[in-house]
Amino acid sequence: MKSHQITITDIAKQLNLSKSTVSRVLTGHPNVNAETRKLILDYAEKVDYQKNLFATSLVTQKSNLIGIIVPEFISSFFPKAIVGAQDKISSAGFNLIIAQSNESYETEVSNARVMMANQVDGLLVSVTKETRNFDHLKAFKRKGIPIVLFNRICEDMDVPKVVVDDYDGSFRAVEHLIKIGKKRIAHLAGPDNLSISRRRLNGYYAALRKYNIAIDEELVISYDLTMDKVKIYMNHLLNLTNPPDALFAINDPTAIEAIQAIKKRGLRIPEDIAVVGFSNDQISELIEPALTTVSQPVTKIGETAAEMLLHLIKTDISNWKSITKTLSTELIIRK
Amino acid sequence: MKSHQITITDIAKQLNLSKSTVSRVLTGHPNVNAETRKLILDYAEKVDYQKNLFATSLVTQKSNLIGIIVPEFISSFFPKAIVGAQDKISSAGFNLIIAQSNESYETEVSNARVMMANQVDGLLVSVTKETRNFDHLKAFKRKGIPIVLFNRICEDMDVPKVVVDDYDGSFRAVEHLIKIGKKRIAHLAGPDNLSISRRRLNGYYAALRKYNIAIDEELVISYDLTMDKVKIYMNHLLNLTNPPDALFAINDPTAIEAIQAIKKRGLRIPEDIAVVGFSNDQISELIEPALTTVSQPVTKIGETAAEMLLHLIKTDISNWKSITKTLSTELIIRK
DNA sequence: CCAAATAATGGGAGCGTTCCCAATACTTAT
DNA sequence: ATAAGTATTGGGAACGCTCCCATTATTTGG
Repeated sequence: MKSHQITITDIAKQLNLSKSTVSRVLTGHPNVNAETRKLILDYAEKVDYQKNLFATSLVTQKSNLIGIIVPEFISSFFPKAIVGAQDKISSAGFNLIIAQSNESYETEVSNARVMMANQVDGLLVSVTKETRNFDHLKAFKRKGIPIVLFNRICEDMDVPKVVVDDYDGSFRAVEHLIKIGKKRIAHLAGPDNLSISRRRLNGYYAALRKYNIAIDEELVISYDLTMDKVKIYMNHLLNLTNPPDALFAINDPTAIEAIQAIKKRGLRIPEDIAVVGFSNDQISELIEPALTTVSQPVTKIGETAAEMLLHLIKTDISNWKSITKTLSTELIIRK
Repeated sequence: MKSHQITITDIAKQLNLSKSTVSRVLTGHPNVNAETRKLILDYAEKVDYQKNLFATSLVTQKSNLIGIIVPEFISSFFPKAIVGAQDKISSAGFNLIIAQSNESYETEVSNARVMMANQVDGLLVSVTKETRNFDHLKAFKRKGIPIVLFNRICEDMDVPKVVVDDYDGSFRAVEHLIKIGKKRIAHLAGPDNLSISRRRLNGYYAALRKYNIAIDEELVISYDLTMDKVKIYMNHLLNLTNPPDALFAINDPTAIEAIQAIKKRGLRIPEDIAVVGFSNDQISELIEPALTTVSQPVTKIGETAAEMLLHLIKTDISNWKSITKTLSTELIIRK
């Protein structure tokens, strides 16, 4: 009753050949007679032979697996990026294993351990908002396993990265607010351990400077991206003696929360206070009023990261250059 | 320069023990002296020993991997379900590998092949809207690999399944519309190869029957869930000589598309035409007007499916009962 | 027609584990 | 003190595959 999987040895025995020969044709080795090849291929097909990947990996020391670790699945960003990556990865003949760290540093470390244990041939990662220590990622580089960071990156890790031009996107978003006549532009920023928050913040400053608007630190609040805090900060901003007439939010979810808070106070958007987000989540065009935002080529980010990784896997790793690929953003003007 | 991974043999040699003993402690076998155990454990820790899972899998014939195949990542449903499943699965000491079929039958089949090749110990799947043939899934059952279907299921496959009570949710949604005084309730249904569409459709019929409202087949349209078609159907419905005064949509994205179409024609919601969705996507409370919908315990679905699967993996598989677990829904009344 | 090259196949070690069985050391009851 | 455990450790086959090396069969040039 034992449903013993068909092995290479079974085939060899059956066809009166050696397992070397069978292995050769099954791995596409050239030195084998055309007839023999066909014979083996046909038979393998007939008995629905499935190669045992563990055995293969054990000897080749390659898993044919690529790992990806993302902080969350809830917003549309990472799922979309994954779709992009998945696409490139599958067509290169690799399999993708996905893990989500749930914005927890602990979980991220444990995910990394799993990836290591599964001996992924390469790793794609976007870190959590808590991550300040990168040893668990550096370990991959140390072991010669290619790794590329995307979106949420660690700037001083010497590995390839792909990001969008946060600085520029942010600059243009704020510039837009200025051009429609806003003078006191607040910024709900992300935690400053995330490079992404820093870059967006800098874009914000730069735009203000360019148009000679005094920077008022009172209007800049960085927070930990826990959505339920937005309301508090927003109320704080609106209670200022000199409240803002515009808000640039680090991302769309933040902007949307802010909009709810603003509406609740009976203020009009954009007349009383204009709001601009960042990321062009699907939701941003559906809410009322439709949100002006900076759109990022999300799928493309995933694709690019995957391409870079695949390239690294194929190439000699010894001379990694820590290239950073920056994709550009687009300002989508709505209300 | 060779960064040879530390093996069990290395440890054995180093400590002057046999690899059997080392293996024993590393797999938590009892029969080993406490001192020796500590010695080995400490040393393993010190040299950062990582067990080679391929070798283990090769001999034990278990991968410690659980696979999950979902049709898409874009809506929030599957990501949330995955989070639930992931949770249970990791804490049971398994790893999860995720694949998305992109609503393509072909891809689903190929995903299944990958899962098979990776010898997952169990499989969770929600099929695409195209899937009508289930041989690729039945193959798992045949090989004795536990499989549980969730959400998008195949009713006549003899495996455990977890679904929500679509019939009841749908019944209550339509009942709500009737109670607020609507008489001509349209239904944008899903393709009828999906059991989920059929169940929701039946709930719709049942509610109408209970309140003695004549069923008008003209008001029921099933479509393939391609969002851009919603507008067309919606316009068609509104152009009827006797147009509907309410719409029950198969899911929230459909409802939201419909709302856009309705708004574009200058009709008021819910006065002219009321709309109810299904799934309580985050977006449904943010749009204007907030959408009344049927909420499903999404994370719970993932958790339940995972629990059932884990149970199957532990248990003797020979006497599978094809239990179907039905979780209940809740009507969320908004506008 | 034979040596030498080429083509096709076979043999077998090794990848890192697990786990059964045997060997050894140490107790305990008679 | 001796037989008969019990606790602990070691030996080694097996998992299914890849790949180097050796062997055999076939062809080619001189």
